[in-house]
Amino acid sequence: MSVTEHVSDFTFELEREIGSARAARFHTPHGVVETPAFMAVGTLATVKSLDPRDLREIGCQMILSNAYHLHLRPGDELIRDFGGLHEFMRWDGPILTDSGGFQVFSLEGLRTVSEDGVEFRSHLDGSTHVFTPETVMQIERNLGADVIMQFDHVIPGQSEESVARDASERSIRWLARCVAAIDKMDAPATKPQALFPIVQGGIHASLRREAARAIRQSGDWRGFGIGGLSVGEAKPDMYRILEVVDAELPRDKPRYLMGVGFPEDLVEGVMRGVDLFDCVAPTRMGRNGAVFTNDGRLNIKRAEFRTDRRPLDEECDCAACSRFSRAYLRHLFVADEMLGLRLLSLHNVHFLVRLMRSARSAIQDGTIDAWSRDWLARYHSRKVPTA
RNA sequence: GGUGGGGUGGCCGAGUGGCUAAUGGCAGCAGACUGUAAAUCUGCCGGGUUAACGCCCUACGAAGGUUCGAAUCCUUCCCCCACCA
Repeated sequence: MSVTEHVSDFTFELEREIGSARAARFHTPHGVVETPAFMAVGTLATVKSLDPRDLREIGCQMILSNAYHLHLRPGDELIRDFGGLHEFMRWDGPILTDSGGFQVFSLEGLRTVSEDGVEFRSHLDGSTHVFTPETVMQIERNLGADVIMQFDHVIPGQSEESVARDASERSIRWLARCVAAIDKMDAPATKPQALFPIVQGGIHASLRREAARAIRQSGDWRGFGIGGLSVGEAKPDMYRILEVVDAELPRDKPRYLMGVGFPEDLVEGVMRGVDLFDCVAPTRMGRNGAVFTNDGRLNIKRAEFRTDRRPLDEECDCAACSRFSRAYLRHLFVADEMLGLRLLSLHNVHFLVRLMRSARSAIQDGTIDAWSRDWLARYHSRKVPTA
């Protein structure tokens, strides 16, 4: 099959645009995603500590998983034999799989990049695994996600232009190989999959422009990834690059800002034309005791919460906030009880999902400019409610 | 009563003449985390003063002694543990 064959399965139905911000409905074989939206990250076919039922209840519409990690364990062929990722992990909503491109960055000490692909030394047992655009497409086919990301070359955010150009141009060459690999497959996917290209180019506007244009002209894409951000560069650089990319990508397709992010980055991203986000922050930070609130972040382990009877966030109706006090949640963390990790993860994911739902409403109402300004002002004022 | 072992900073526990305000670990107090090698990592952690460097004080059961110098050596005492009687 080719990436252009199942257009109707991945239509992006724009509802309203206010400046760069948009509200839309993204159709996938496993349901519709109302955007802007935050996707929870389930690298190992699990959003750490959360049951798919929790995600449903929270209102999470789409989740992520990862080709590199699932290939190593338990193996993408095993997952294929179980009917694919949706069936294996019992999540029947839309799934997006990342290609392993991020691991080129995060596992820098364990891999070697060449034009052909990337040789990883497994972080689990040291064994060697070669990932190429071709093998990655096969892995992502086996996993069976709705949206599959191209294999790309991610570099640190502060990388100089020559390094960024090299990685960006390589990613574009790899994109063509991803398409060719899919076209060569014997049988069509059980359910259609949309391959998203990824715009790279570091913090260099000209590179980003070139990459976006080259990608845009190279196919009829169902959506676009914006990668290589929130990897060490300064926030103003990230926002600036988003504006550059926003101007270059077609407005009638979804844009997915990969790996972002923190609450303020989601709002800033929405204002710059981003539709989809994902980030490990809500779950990882939740496991480490950090809590998102509308008044900034707080750390539940702090001594000041020892006797605090209030919920994490007075305005939140998640399963943690509607039942438990800060004092109790702090106790769970201090006592190293696993329920604490789970409840904070639940709250943080809920917070981001709800934040995007609010942004979406504000776009539909036409009040997004004021909403975002007010929300950011309050969040940055960091008057975190304390005891 | 005898013999042996031991008493170190909130706790556990190294150290056996100067590099020791004293290794580690825990507890405590803060901070970080952005397509997850993460329920992880980092910093502080006797008191006073200082922006900091530093300076001063107190401290290795107690008291005394040896020494230029002691948590470390000697003497006496107190307490704990084991075994013997």
